[in-house]
Amino acid sequence: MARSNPPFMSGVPELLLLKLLDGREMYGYELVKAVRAATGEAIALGEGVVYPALHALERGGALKSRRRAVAGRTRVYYTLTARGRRRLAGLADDWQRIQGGVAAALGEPAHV
Amino acid sequence: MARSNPPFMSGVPELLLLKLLDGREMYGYELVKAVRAATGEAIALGEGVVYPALHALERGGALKSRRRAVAGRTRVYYTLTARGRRRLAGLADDWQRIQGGVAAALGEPAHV
DNA sequence: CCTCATGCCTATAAGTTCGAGGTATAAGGA
DNA sequence: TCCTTATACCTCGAACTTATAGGCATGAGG
Repeated sequence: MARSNPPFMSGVPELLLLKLLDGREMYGYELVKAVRAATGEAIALGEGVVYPALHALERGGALKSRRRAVAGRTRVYYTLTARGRRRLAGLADDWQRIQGGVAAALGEPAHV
Repeated sequence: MARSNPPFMSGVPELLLLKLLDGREMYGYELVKAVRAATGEAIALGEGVVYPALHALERGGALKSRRRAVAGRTRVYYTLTARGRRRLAGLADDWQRIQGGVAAALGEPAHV
């Protein structure tokens, strides 16, 4: 089961998380819902995707975190680092390139 | 090192190959160059991607092949089956959904 | 009291892309 | 003649990342 390479999702979680965190500081559980909202319900990432991704991003130096206790609960807030912003810019470029390429290919009518 | 999950490429080879073959019968080596051309040089698939993908697609019943000798060389031509057309339609839908979601997320300005 | 929402986390599976490498023929230039 | 390039097919192993399912704990609401 564990469908692993769902079409077109590689790199997307990382891009979305970086993009959202570029706007403001957020915590994991919040990001799960923010992704849904920001993509117009088109993309939903489970917690099992978001948390590991955040950890990997932090390990890679793209994010830094701080724990904050709010209303009796502990939240881990993440912010973009300078490296994270560069990473975001690079990924966004990659996305534009791939997206443009696919659009060009799909645009050409079939059955010619 | 075989960078394996390059951002945003999962599912793309399959989509592109199906789309190109929806237009006309083609062979592997030809598809390698057709992908470059159709995507405006934005996406280049190596033979090590194209051939296995074609084989998998044929195993899955999306393509059927026939060998043809042309100019002293043997070419394996592929055509879409009805199942392949359905597969293409489904993948194209997935692509539109993901693409739309990412566009929505990227569209919202950062640093708000 | 029980359920749901919040909030964090891990482990395992899955499988796909990529680069490198291998074979063979034909054509063209030096 | 020899050598390089283009054509044309193929396989293999590594790397990487997502997804599902599960587990833990607290607070609020019915």
